[in-house]
Amino acid sequence: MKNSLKVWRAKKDITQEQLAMEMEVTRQTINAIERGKYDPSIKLAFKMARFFECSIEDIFFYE
Amino acid sequence: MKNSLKVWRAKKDITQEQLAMEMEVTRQTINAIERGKYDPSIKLAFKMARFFECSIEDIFFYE
DNA sequence: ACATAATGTCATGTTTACTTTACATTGTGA
DNA sequence: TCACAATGTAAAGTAAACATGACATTATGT
Repeated sequence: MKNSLKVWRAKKDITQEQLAMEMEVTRQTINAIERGKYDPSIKLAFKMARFFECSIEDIFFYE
Repeated sequence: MKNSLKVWRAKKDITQEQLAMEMEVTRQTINAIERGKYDPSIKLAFKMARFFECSIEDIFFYE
């Protein structure tokens, strides 16, 4: 599973830490997901999509 | 998090067990998700959306 | 060059998605 | 009614998402 989190974050010009606060997770979680270390939970994915005003499929790519 | 899995399953007229086999998870996992016992992983959500030819947001509802 | 912000990374622990096994209940067709 | 398919449920274990704390590396501005 890949993602374009870094791009969406760049669009809003916010840091990993700022996004982490908005999502109510830690900076390490954002960093790990962004670097593909593991996938987000569906709840976090929904939260991100809502924050970036897009769909989950716009951020995360399955296969 | 709510979902309309039961409806999508009804549309395709398949059992929990058949869906489980398609998704490569157990029947209990499908049952638990359908009954709201816990949320699917984002991978499983993607797999379901692909199977039902819709978006994740068409099946799962956040808040 | 230096300070500091941002990001990368690692170890340890908790929570939750998911498995396995097993049994109970409900629906359905003959 | 009776067999059996489908669904509900529960205990115990595994795997992966996420937390916490700590430290290292890489930007970036002055």
